[in-house]
Amino acid sequence: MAPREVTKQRDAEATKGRILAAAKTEFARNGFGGARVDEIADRAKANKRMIYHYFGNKDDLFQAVLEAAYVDIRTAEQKLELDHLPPREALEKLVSFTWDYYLRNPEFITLVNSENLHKARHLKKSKVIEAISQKFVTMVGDLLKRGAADGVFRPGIDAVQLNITIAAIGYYYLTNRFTGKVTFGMDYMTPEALEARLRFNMDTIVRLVCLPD
Amino acid sequence: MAPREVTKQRDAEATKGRILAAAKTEFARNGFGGARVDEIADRAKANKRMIYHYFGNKDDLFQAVLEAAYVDIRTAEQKLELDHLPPREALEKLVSFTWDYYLRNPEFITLVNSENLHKARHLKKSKVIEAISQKFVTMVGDLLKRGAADGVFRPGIDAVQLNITIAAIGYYYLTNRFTGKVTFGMDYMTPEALEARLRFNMDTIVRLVCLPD
Amino acid sequence: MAPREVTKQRDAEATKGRILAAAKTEFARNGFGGARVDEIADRAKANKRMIYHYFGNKDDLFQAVLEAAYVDIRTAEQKLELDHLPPREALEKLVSFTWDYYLRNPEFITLVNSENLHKARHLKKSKVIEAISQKFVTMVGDLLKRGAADGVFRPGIDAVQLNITIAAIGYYYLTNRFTGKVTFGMDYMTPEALEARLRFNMDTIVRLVCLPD
Amino acid sequence: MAPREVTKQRDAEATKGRILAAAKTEFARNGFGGARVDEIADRAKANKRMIYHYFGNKDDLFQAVLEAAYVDIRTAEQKLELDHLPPREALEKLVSFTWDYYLRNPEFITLVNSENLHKARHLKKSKVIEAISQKFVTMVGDLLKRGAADGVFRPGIDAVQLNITIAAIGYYYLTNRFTGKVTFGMDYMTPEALEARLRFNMDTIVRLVCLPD
DNA sequence: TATGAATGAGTGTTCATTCAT
DNA sequence: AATGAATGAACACTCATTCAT
Repeated sequence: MAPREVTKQRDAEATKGRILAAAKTEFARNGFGGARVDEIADRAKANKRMIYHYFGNKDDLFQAVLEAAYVDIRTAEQKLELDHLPPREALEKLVSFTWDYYLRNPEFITLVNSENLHKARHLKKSKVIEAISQKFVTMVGDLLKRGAADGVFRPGIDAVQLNITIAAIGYYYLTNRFTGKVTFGMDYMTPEALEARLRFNMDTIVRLVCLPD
Repeated sequence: MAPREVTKQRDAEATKGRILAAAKTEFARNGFGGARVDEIADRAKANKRMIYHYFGNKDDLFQAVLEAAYVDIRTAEQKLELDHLPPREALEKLVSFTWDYYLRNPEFITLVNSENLHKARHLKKSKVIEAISQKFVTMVGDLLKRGAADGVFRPGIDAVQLNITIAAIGYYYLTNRFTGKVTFGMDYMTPEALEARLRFNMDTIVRLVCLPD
Repeated sequence: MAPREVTKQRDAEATKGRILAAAKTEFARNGFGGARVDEIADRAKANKRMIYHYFGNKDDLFQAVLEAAYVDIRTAEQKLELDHLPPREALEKLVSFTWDYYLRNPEFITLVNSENLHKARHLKKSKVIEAISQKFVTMVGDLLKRGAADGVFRPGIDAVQLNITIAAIGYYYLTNRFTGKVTFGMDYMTPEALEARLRFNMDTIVRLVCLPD
Repeated sequence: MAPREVTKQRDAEATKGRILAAAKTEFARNGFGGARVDEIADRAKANKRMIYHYFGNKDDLFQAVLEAAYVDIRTAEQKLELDHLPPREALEKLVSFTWDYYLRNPEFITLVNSENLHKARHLKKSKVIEAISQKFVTMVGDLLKRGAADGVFRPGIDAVQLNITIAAIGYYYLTNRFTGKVTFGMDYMTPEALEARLRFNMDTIVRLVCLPD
């Protein structure tokens, strides 16, 4: 009996996981409204009924996907251990990390875009997001204080504004690359273009934050 | 007789205009996929049939809305006459303008987001967008050259990268304000917050572009 | 004044004629239900409103087209002057004529098919069709009598049945040529195929009607 | 347990079957274009969504109906076992059968008419139709050879042409009975009329094919 | 736990017809 | 006589969700 139940449980978890992964892909690809529950079920190789069984409805499923995405990025950020590095290196590491994370998790930005189109109505209901995000702000705030105290950062820089800017210059480049290609005629995704953008962004942030030597 | 013809003409043009305006609102509010043709017709006080008569279908209507939006911003940019100002003032004017434009035309960023979700498939079909966008890049490129020649700008700054960054730091702040409010607990849209953001962005760009005096 | 009215009148007749011709093409191509009033107006280079002005509505327009088609074939049949020919030659002329008429007026069979799908509801309302059709039956009936009296036709052949058969063997071949091509893999419309069919049909009718010499 | 599964299975099959039957009726009555998917669903006592679930779309549903119709007639023809009968009897059986089939399956001819209006675009996509039709041609061809060898049929008669004619003289009579009633003022469907037509057709074919004794 | 059949409200789109000039 | 704008009903098709097993 016991092993059977374990198996069942494991299967259940696996099904749930497959659904979540499939939903992430589908929501990222088509937005919340454009995503199809059928497609998610197909991709997850699960019965559609299972989605409703495990997640309630499409909105709740989206919320689960979004929460997982936020937890993932916030967790990764916490692992940076910026306080072990000299301020400027820590800042550069943060910029690189943010850029790389967006590049390696392209679903993240589309999910966030879709959620903003819906005025964050799913995220609002989440209990965990705010707390883990605050930790991140604190982390960057601590870094800024330390850098200022060390005389390498300009004093008085707002952590939230800086966070927004670091995110913005990477996020916008990636999310708007399709219209950008039409308007500016440039391929945003070649290795050279990506490297050039990271350099430009690094420069932007360093000049904003660091004092000249 | 003449006024009659004028009225007639005006009615057709007026209807077309009302449809376009209603479509802009609806598409901006719900994205391309989430927008409802019925809703557009209602809002435009027009018969749904008229939409298809004047614009073909939903895709073509979206394309028309998007084109008009791009033409509008690019036209406004051309009116800035940056070449009549000293380089630094011109740069600051460009940053302010971009920020103000997004604030006063909140539909623009949602339309562009939606279009990027669809990989710019509507914009690609447009004939005019690329040309007018190139003029804008040239304008900024000329400014950068002039500023460098005058010894007030750092030389070698890429016009496209700068454009992207100027847009990014305003655009991202506004489009992601809903998830931002949840994660950072901050109201992005109070007058004080808006003013603070503009100041931060101005600082970011000036430090990036200008040489220290 | 007078010439102007004449011009107007002529234009009116011309417009009516163009509408009728366009309607014939459109109805023949797509059937009554599949035909589009817009398409008819476009093809006739007339305003849609004119169709309603001259013909009332789509049903009445179809009726007008159908009547004209029947009048045309019946008129052509009357011109055959079968009574001027020896019976067998007259019979062969009738078979040839029917075949040629269908070939040269492919709209006719599609219009008739469509009308039969609608259980002849338009034709029923027509006042003239029955009368002119009766004349045709009489013509064939007279021929059969004459041929029998001359000892070259079998006596007792029913004129209506013969008419139906003469029509059937040509009409069916042409109207069902598309499914026929799929089922029998044969191209029905090459010159050779058409000639072979006419020969086969002629043989069929002659063997049915004529006595062996 | 077993019966439950059977029931389940039967329900799906039954629904599919009801949809197919309802579609056949509706398409035959109104043609492809005039048929209403809603009406089919109502008549099948099925949800409209089921039609799309099982058959894809209206075109594919029509194709399914058409294929089934062709398979039905071709199957019935194969069961005639003409090779077990003397040639003339076999020929007469074929003529009778064709006539009876059209009479008992009036939908068949309307479906075929509609398909020809659309230039056989559905039938073209079918994989099975051509093969089973070829078998039928072969069957008639064999009969003609046998009859000629036995000295009761005229030699050199083309099987396809004969098939077309046998079909034509029955099919045309039935499909054009509505316009025929208006033009010839005759009721095509009384038992006497039907019997007379069969006799006339039999006579036509026998005189065409058989040698005089 | 899992499944496939079923549903009703809604999608974008099309149509014959009428209105206003 | 002629036009082009306007309409409402209907159309094929889709969707998230629930039912029955």
